[in-house]
Amino acid sequence: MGFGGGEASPEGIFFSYVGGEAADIREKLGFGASAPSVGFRATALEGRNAPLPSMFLQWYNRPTESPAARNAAQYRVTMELNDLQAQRQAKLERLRDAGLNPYPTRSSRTHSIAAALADFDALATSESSLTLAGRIVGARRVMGKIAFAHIEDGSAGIQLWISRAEVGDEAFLRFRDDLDTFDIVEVAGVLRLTQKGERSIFVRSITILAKTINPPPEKWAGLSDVEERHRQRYLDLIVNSERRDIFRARARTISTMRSVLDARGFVEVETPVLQPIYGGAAARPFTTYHNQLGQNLYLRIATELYLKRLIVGGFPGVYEISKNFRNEGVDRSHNPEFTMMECYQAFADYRDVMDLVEVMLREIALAVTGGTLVPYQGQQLDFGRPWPRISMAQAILEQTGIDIAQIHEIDVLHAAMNAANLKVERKGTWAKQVDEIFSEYVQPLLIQPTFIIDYPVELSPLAKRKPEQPAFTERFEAFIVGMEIGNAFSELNDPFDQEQRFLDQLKDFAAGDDEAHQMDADYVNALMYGMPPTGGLGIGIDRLVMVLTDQPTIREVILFPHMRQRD
RNA sequence: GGGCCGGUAGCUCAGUGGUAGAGCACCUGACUUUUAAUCAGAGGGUCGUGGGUUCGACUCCCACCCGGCUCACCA
Repeated sequence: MGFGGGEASPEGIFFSYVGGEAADIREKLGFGASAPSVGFRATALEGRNAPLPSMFLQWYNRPTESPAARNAAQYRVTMELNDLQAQRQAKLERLRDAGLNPYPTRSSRTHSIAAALADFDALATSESSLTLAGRIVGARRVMGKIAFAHIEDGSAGIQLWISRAEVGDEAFLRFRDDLDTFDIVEVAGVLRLTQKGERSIFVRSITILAKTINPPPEKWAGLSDVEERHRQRYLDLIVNSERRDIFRARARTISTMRSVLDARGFVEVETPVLQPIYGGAAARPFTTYHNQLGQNLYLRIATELYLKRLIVGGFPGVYEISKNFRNEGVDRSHNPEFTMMECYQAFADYRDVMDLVEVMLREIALAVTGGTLVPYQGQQLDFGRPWPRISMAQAILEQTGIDIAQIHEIDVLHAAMNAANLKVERKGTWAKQVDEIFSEYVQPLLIQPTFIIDYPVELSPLAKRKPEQPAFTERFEAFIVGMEIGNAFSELNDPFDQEQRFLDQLKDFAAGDDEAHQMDADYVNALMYGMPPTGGLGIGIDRLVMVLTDQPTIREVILFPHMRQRD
């Protein structure tokens, strides 16, 4: 088995199937030159971005002399299926030889496995014929005249009970010799309990629906390599079927969030992913380019400024569940693209938003886990009670003895830090130093759902000042297990203050802070038309799902997390 | 980017300078109630890549590639 011939060129990969050479390859593999044609026919796979079979990639990526030599040379295909794949390929050809289509166009199943099991007793008693379909999972246990296996269809699994006397020699031997674990089959039969009492389908006939070429991972250890699990998520989902529950929980998290917001009159909207000016967060963006417009565009880092324009426009409340993109590090709680829900409510402030968060997360916890006590990595999180609301200054005072509400000079702060023997990196400005102390001494301790409120104004260029304490803002962040899950504030609606904040950010940017906020003149213009007092909120969906599904890393709750590209 | 750990059969992993190993998977045979079926047998490897030391390298040295964890920045 293999590809007939191929050529790699600077423009891409061109590949075609050549029958004569394939016959040679078949012979080399012991199939005989007269064996039927091969199963993979790659025709004109063009461009490096085209989806390519993995064995082709292995072939293409094998070590060569140099890129120039690779481009210049005409390669004969030497990549072969590995033994296990070749064996399955041979079985596929045997099925074809027997006149069976290994990839028929349709299934004629009558029940999902879950439906059959739900009605098992009645269907078994009546000996009703039914047809089930699914993937063969786990070991096939084939004895001389009887065989057992399990199939799984996404709704549930059931045991196949195959008697040689019942299905006949030909079908029994075909099951034994030509079908494999992971093949997708359809079985007709009746429901029946085995002697061991397991609910099974006593098979009358069996039909292949899809022949599998790739073998399953090892039976016990399974697919345990973390990288392979993420790269081949499809395989992870097959083998570790409980993993599907994580993504069902993710879907339920989002749908519950929607229903909470919808019920409160928020309107779901969509705003641009491609933005000429990025904003709404402190982060480095991804940059792209529009050819016709001749314009740089940025992938959004947040939806905030567009959503608030819509509050100016008269919506009483809006929300968007968006993919955001931040060109920054990748770790246990960061993926370059991530999902955030942002919502804005007119005539509300950050206290109202805290109430909303408590209600929303309680409902989500109930919907996803069935309760408000949620286990996470050996700890128990309580979503059933009001969250503590602690000011940042108070939290820092409690953990370090330093009162940032009384210290506004960076030098004095540094002196206090030395006196208190704080082991944190020294920062150049008071606000960044406060943030650093908080991150180091407070944040890791915030295990239970907690609101930290009233952030320094320099760290919050879009939040309204506290009237009685103008150096701080009406802002809160929601923390769970030491992770920031949410960020919210009473939105700044004074256009002149907003303009000045942007100007201050520009100074930071000029001073080398490449995460500083951009000037968005149109946003200031919108505020000049008047925005009502507004409470806004952002919630990191991925992190929330991590917490609710007890997962240690963000990659476990993202179906296709970003992975470094393999050369 | 820094630090630590790793890359050996399809999978999970042993192997401290002297012929490349195990379990599982797969293949062949036996077997009419299995649940990781069992029993017997066979096949399967450029030991991540390149260079060096050596009579001899999976093993020691150097460089590189790839991955994981971790630190720093960010949600």
